[in-house]
Amino acid sequence: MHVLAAHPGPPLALLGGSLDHRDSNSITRELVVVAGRRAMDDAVLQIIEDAFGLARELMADLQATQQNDPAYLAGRCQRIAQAYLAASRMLGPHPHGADDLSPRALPPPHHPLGDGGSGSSHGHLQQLELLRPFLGGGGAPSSAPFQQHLGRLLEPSPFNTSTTSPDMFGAGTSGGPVRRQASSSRSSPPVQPRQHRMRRRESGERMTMMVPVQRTGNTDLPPDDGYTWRKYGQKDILGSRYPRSYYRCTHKNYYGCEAKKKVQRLDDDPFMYEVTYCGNHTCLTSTMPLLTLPAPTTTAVSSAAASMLTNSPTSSSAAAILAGQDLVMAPAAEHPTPALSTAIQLGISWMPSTLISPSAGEGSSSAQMDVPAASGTRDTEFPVMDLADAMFNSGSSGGSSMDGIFPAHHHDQRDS
DNA sequence: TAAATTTGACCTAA
DNA sequence: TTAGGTCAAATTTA
Repeated sequence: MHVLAAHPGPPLALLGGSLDHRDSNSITRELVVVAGRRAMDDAVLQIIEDAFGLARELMADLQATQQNDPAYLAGRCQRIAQAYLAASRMLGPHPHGADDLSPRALPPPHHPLGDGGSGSSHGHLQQLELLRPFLGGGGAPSSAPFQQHLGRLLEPSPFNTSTTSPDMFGAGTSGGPVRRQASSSRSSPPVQPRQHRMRRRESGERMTMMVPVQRTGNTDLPPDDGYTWRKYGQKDILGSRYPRSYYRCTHKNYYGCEAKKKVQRLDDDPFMYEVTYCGNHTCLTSTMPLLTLPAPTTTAVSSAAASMLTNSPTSSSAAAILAGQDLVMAPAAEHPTPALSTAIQLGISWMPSTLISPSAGEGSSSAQMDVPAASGTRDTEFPVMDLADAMFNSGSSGGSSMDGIFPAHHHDQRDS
C-alpha cells in the first residue's frame, strides 16, 4: 500500500550533486543569508532552474536506461520535489528569516486510505473523487498540452505573471467581483424571522487538505481546484487570526449539488490554506468519469513523473501542492504487490502528504462518497500520464466553462 | 440585469 | 452559553 507521509527529510541532492548532504532548508537559509533579499529572486530562479534540470535529467535517464525501480524513481522524484519546495518556501510574501524557512509543521501523516486500513479500491476511488478538483479541474482531465506548460516555464520570468483578481478566497469562483474595500454604507438589514433553517454540522464525509498559497504577483491565492464555488459566508474563528470562508458549489441551485468547502489560512503558516471539502459534486458526475485503468507499467509511471516534473512549477495548483508538501513515496519494499500496481494507487501516491481526513477516527472517513461509475472510455494507454497531466492542467474554473457544461439553466434562485 | 461578494443576524450542535 | 455554520439583504462588478 502506498503511503505518503511527512518526514524529517532525507539527504537531498539539490543544486546539482555538490550539496547532496544538505537538506533544502539549510540550502534555502544559506541562499537567503548570502545573497540577501535583493537577490532573492535570482536565488529562487536558480533553485527552480536546478530542479527543472533534475527533472530533465530524470527524464533523460528514464529514456536511456529504462530504469524502473520504484524506490530509485521515488528517490529521484523526491529530490526534485524538495528542490521545488525550497523555492516555494523562499517565495513567501514576507520570509522574515530562517524561521520562516524551517520545515512547515505538517499535519500528522494520515493514511490516505482512512480508517480500518481496508485499502480497498473503493476507498481509493473515494479519495480520488474528493481530490478530483486538484487532479483535473472541472473539465476534461486529460490531454492538456504538456508542451504548453513547458513553453510557459521557459518564458522570461515565471514570476511576472499577470495579476488577477485579488480576491483571497476566490479560488474556483468564476470571475466574480473583486474584493471590496471597507464596506460601504450598508445599513444593517431588518431582522426577519427565518422560514426554515438548515441543520448544521453535517455528519457526512469530509476531506481536509493543506494547500499552499499560490502567489500571483503580490497576491496570494489558494489554488484553483477546478470547480466553481460561490462564497456564502465568512466567519471569524475563535483563536484563529484569519477568518474562515464558506463556499458552496455554484450549481447547487441547478442540480442540487451539495458540495461545499471551507477555506482558512493557517495561523502558524499563513502560506498554507486548510481547505475542507464537504460533500461531493453531483453536478459533474456525468461529465467527469473517473479513470478506469489497467495496471500501468512502471515505465508509464516514470513517464508520468517526468511529465509532472517537467511541467511548470508555477503554473498549477498541482504544482503548488507539490511544492508545498514533503512528498514521500514509500519504498517498494513496503508493498507486497508491485508498488505502483494500479493507476489508482499512483493517483493516491501523488497526492499531498498533508491530505488528512479528520473524521477517520470516527469511522466515517468519507465512506459515503458516491463515486460515479467510470466510463472506461478514456485513454487507457497512458492513464498515469493523463493523471499527471491533469494535475498540471488544473483547469481554469471560469464560470464560462461551467456554463458550457450547464448551458440550459440560467437563473440563480437563492437558496431557501 | 445577472451574478457574485460582503457581512450582520440567526440558528443550532456541542 | 457559545462558537461555528448558514441565511439573505445590501452592495458591487461585469
